[in-house]
Amino acid sequence: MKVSREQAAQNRQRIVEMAGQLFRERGYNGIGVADLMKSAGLTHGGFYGNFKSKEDLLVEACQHALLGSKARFQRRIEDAATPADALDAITAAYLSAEHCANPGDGCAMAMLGPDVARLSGSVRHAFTTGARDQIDVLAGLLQNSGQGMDAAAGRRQAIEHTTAMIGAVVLARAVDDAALSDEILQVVAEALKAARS
Amino acid sequence: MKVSREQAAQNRQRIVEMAGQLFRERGYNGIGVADLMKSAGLTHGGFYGNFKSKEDLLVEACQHALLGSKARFQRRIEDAATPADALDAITAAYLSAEHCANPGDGCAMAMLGPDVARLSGSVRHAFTTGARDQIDVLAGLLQNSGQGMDAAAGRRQAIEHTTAMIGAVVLARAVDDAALSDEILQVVAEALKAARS
DNA sequence: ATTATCTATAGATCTATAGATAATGC
DNA sequence: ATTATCTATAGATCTATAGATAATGC
Repeated sequence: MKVSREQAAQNRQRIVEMAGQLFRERGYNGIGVADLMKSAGLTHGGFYGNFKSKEDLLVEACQHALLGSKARFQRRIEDAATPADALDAITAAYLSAEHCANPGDGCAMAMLGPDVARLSGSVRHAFTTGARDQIDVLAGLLQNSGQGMDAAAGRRQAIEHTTAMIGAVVLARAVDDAALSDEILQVVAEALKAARS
Repeated sequence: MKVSREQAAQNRQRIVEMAGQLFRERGYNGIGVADLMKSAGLTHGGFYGNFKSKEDLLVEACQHALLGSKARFQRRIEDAATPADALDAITAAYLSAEHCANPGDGCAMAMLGPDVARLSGSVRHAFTTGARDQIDVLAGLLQNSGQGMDAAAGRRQAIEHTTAMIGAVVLARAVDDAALSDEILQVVAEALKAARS
């Protein structure tokens, strides 16, 4: 039952994408290798020809998920008329009920942060690179959207912006009251808008 | 090998406390019932006389951990000369490297938020009560520390404050670069101080 | 011949339960 | 007699590996 080189590469990629989704949805310890492979349409045993270990897959899944988030940020930047509009669009999407309801396709930092914090160097390194990238993207936007903001201030605001969004989504998702969730998302969205005017 | 009623109650309490620590350190799926009971100095089988299920224990562990955080907040309020001083003390402690390094004794929202978001109603309900409590405490402090802030503004700032702190600690813990972690904690601490002056 | 995937399994761990044991509390 | 805890185990699931299989790519 062998497949072509190209098909095999596609299978590997599908494993990484499925892992990115399932790890975010169920947590690193919430989904096993066998179920993961089944979700990708493959059998359990095939996994170890592609990855050294489950943790190795998490490294690639984090990279892929965080690159996906970055790409989405950049798409919104291209679609916006001004840096300020891009910031609004990015913030609104992040702090939306839709984002909260779809963790498998959402920000890996908000869903896997605590899992990653417990794991080894390589996972945390991939995660750190992704976090740095997103902070840099936001810093550039903030610097070009504010009135005469220097690079250091842009970076500071980017860190504030990133952490506020992560904290808001973490809390809004954990809470069992939709009104409180909405309030959290809305309050933080308005605070971030006010912070740069 | 039976023990007294009092000893049994103490044993139960020790299970809850140990669970609060170990769930925060390793995640809900990162520690099993057998290991947990062993850490409490008891055997595996004894667990189900005390709790209906592992998830039921998480409910109590969350309640206990969040009440502990609230109590620590209130101790700092009593120790401070002014509400503004209390806020500074609470924020500095939350956004400290020491808090990041000791998740087992730290904020349950920052460590268990994503785990709780995936779980059932009763866990999320306990978590929500704890979150609401902490927001209320901070709202009271903010209202009494600012210049003529009304209740609604105090609540808004309390939500901003809470989410910023959670996001900062989640990100600072996940990142593998100590300099970046420190920068995140410091930037958010300064932003929160600036926000109310 | 190489190799991507398969089946099958080892060995560890998971939650939960059943039934035995022995000290407390009536 | 009650009950807190114990030992032992069921049955499911976990990560990882070994060896077979069959289609690709030389």
